[in-house]
Amino acid sequence: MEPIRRSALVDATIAEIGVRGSLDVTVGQIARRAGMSTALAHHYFGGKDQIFHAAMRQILRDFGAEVRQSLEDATTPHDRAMAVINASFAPACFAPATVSAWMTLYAQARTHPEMLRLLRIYQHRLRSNLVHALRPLSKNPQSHAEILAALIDGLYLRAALARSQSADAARSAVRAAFSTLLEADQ
Amino acid sequence: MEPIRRSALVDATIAEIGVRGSLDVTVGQIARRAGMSTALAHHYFGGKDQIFHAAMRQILRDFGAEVRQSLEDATTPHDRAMAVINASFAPACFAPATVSAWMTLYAQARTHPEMLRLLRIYQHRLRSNLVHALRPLSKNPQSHAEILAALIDGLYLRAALARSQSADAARSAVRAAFSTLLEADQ
DNA sequence: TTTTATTGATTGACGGATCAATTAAAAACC
DNA sequence: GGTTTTTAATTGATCCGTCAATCAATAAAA
Repeated sequence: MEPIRRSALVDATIAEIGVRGSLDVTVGQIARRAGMSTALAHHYFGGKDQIFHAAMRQILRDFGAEVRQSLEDATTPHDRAMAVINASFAPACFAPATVSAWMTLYAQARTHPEMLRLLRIYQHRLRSNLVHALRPLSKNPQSHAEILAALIDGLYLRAALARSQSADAARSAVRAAFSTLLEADQ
Repeated sequence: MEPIRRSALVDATIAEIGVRGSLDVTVGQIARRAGMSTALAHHYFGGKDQIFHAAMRQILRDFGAEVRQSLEDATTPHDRAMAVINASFAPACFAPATVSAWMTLYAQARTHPEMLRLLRIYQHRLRSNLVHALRPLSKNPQSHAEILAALIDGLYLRAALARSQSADAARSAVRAAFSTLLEADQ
């Protein structure tokens, strides 16, 4: 029972975050959506913080899976870089719950060490994926990866929140910057 | 009395956000720091939301002033671009209160229309400053400004939160990208 | 005397957490 | 196989703390 309930609670948490648009979600709402009582939610998770933490980890895990899948059929270094970029702007990344979770991750990183840890894991993974792809292409893959990673995050912010750019526009902007950086490198 | 108290409350709000690291700040804490009762805070602002809104506007106003001042002694287009970049990574932008406020602005933009409005104003201003500086330098200032703006936001995120980069490193990364973009343009 | 400034005390709502009690399943025993 | 005992699953009700907001009352100024 325990794994079933935990997984249901995590799903319900993500869904509820998406609907409400923030972490202003009560344990009651989560439990109701998962079809159980608040007491049971506490029973299996111990507390609200732990539920949220599990939900965040789930979201990062999903994103990791997206990247891995996207990398699977990439053969050339160039393809690998593109795969990472594409995964970062995949539709799943723009689901309301994902965007809200992402933003609150940033907001909570300042106060919640575990959240900061999760954020660091994401950033490290993104950079190392990019470095790996860029190594055969660039003279200083480290700094180019750093720039591309920041560009991805910055464009995602704009695309996800302000709608001044769509996901597609953001994607092609990163691609363009990517080409420019590499050409200037030669 | 009213303007004095309002300003004191706004200052106290920003300070308290900095100390707590988030918007999880009570009216009581703010009022105490400002040296008055909660009742008075409500009396002059009406409600908590309005206090926060005023604090956010103050932070954006301060940032605007920073940019303007930095632009003042910039004569060439190149200097203007640098001024905008430098202002975005000025020490004031890394004050704990500023970082926290900025992150919560992103987080709240999804649910609070006024916050989204403030964010749009910031983004629009940053882009238009950059476009203005880039027009004489670049063949397509619009898209270059878009990229630089996103790069600034992305590097700021990393420098402010993850400490994987310092402000100086972020600044020089933007500068380097700026040069690269322009060179490739020719 | 009217208006402004100010507060202590209170209200009312909300929400996280806990607990005792209930049901159901499983295990152990004879 | 049936009976008892133990363990797990589940919840309604409740407690406790917090906090935004209100209000009536007081002091001060105009």
